[in-house]
Amino acid sequence: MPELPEVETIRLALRQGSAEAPALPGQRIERVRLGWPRHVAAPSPATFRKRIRGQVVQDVQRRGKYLVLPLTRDTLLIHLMMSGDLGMLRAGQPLRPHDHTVFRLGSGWELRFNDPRKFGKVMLVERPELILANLGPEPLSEGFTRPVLAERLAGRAGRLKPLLMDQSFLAGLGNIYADEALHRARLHPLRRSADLRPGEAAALWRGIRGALRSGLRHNGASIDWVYRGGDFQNHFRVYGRTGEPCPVCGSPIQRILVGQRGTHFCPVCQPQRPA
DNA sequence: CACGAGACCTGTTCGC
DNA sequence: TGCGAACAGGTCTCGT
Repeated sequence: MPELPEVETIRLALRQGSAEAPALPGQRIERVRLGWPRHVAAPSPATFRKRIRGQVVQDVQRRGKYLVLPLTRDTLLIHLMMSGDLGMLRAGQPLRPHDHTVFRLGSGWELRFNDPRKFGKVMLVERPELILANLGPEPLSEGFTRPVLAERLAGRAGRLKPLLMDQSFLAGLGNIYADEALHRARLHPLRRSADLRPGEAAALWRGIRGALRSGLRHNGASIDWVYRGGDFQNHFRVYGRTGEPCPVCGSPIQRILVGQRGTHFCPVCQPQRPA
């Protein structure tokens, strides 16, 4: 799925609109087509369709990797998971492959949830905070300071990479940005979280924020049909660059499996044992 | 609490 | 060239 920078890029596009498409806030949802009813996590698909009808989109917000759309009465939560994408299209346009969930808007436009792997979720809830309460801090927020990260790290027994991808530890990082953040911090993905020295925790904080900021600056990455966004893929330091030279020291980037996820790092810049 | 495996899905790429 | 295996942005659940 899109990670924080890609979701944020989609959020901004929907909220602001463009020369080709209107902004989403202010649009009234007339009806919903559920081509893949299992997209609906809650309530039941029938109740979802009935209940969302007539509600007006108030805003397009984000929390972690969730898109949060306050409506007239309820809140629509959308998670794009591995392969989801959202786009505004004219209602007359033929459905494209994988256009599973389609929100028909009063203006003659449609918000389409395209999702080849069908892992995505939509949810209509009264109390979004109940769902979002499980998320860790927003890594780019003011409240996420170096001491906050250091304290959270100290309380954990596990390895760095799985922890960075744990959304209850920190909200928004996925496989790409976790690898990029660790390389920036010069930390091996299997280092024990609680073992970091203060300087290393500070480096990780800078690495996380730097990787996300860089992604945002490039409007996210575009890979295959799954990521649609900017050109951050041309600025990856380690992700997907197995065997290619480390941008810092030139050593070949190595790929290992961590928690069944491909993990890319520089064996020289990111040693197992601290220097 | 930490971690691995399996499930959920489809499409592309890789190796023989 | 063809075909099965491996692999892909995420998260949840179960078992150890």
